[in-house]
Amino acid sequence: MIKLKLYNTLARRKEEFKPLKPGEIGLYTCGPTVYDYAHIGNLRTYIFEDILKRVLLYNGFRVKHVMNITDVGHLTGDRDMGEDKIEKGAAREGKTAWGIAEYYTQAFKEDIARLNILQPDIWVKATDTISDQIALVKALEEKGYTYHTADGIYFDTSKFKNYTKLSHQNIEALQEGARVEKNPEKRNPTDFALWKFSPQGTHRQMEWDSPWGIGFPGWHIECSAMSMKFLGDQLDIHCGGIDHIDVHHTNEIAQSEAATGKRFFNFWMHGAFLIISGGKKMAKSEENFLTLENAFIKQGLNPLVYRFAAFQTHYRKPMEYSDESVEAARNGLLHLQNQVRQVAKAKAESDNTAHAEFKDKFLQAVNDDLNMPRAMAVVQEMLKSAIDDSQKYASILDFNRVLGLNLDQLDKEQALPEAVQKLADARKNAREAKDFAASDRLRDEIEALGYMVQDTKEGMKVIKK
RNA sequence: GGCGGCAUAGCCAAGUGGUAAGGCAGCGGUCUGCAAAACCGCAAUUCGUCGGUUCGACUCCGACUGCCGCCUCCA
Repeated sequence: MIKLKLYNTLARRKEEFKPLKPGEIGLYTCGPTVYDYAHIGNLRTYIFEDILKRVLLYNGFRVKHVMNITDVGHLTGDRDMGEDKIEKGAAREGKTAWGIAEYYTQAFKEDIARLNILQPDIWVKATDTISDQIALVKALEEKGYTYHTADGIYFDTSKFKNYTKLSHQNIEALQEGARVEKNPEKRNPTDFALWKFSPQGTHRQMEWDSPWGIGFPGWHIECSAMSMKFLGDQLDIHCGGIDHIDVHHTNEIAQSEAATGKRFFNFWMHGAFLIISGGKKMAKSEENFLTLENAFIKQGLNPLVYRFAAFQTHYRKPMEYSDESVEAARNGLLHLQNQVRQVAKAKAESDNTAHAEFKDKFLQAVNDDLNMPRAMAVVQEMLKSAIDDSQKYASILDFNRVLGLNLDQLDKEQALPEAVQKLADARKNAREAKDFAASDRLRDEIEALGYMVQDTKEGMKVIKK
């Protein structure tokens, strides 16, 4: 039995993963704030989480996966500073806040489907759990962890011991207001809002009544409320982007453990950023904002090229993104698909199971903190080994449960469009008549339509690029 | 200022004490009417710099340099 080891940010090292309840796992992944399209940097994190989930399943665990949709905006600063991104998005696009959230929620779901990311078992919208969030704040208030300011209810982080157990930061040295105006009413620089009052004189599209007045929830409270509501005490793994360690997840832990007196999640896992060549992270506020739609779909590129590209870098390392890396992934995926087509011919001969030795190596790679670069090396080693094609095919189908590259669907070649089929037939005739000038011209025409001609021993094949 | 991360061939990138995986690009070959696809083979005496520990270091320790992230919202 090969142990599953995952890097736990709490311990800052790889630890053997063991579920709280035998056989079943509670997995919570921080979802998007739906005020704009997800960019491919965001999507890298969801690919990492998908691999995590698939590896858990591959190891035979049952997984209960919850993902939140943050559909309520939060001010970007304390007090009344900053802007609410959802309300801002609404103003920008002439829609309601609710309309913006709905639109970008659908866009997000479409993106992850294109990347072959498994859907969570439960989607939760922040706005559907406001009462749970209020109840949680009340519990904290009763235990004396909160205080009022002019703009909201705050969590007093000095009352929670081990506040920095996830971030490992030195609180005294933090510089509040290094980049933003200070809130003089806060008792400690790290204190954060649990509930915010709607600013005086302004009307928000999204606001709710509460025991403290009309307003809206603080940013961190939703994830605590939702994860506990749907996972109960089965809080195994919580993941998100690396940027969430210091603030968002640290605050989630503080408020959750303060409220319940129990340990919140056992494992915290964080994915590193995508950086564009030149070294900058991709951000919605920067010009380098690329979406799956404009970087792949509109370029006629299979979105799985991006999924494949993500496998080249370990999830805890920054991933370089450039035209070259996309080209390399495009060629790499095409090559892999062709390799699989070669061995898929042997499929009918038997229905083998995965080759034990290579399955072992593959499992060892993915179970070592999701080492996909190594897993992909095993895939190549296996395909180039001396084992039977039928066993290679059986193995690749097995590995594809983790890879999610649709390698099981390659033999179901889709029917060609009529125009392409006609050209293909004409080329076949031309070749039989040894009219190679015509045959070459027809090949170019087929290629121009986005198809690839392969002359194999079994005859001519036409495949969509 | 504090905390954290990263530096491996042309590019991307594993490895983290025992003598450098894999991918892309490139080169040579097989196949092919020619290509493409596929397959076979070749490619870093070397892992940012300088020291140290060790029989042995890309891997451990120290210093330095460069790049990046977080401390506002952020994957």
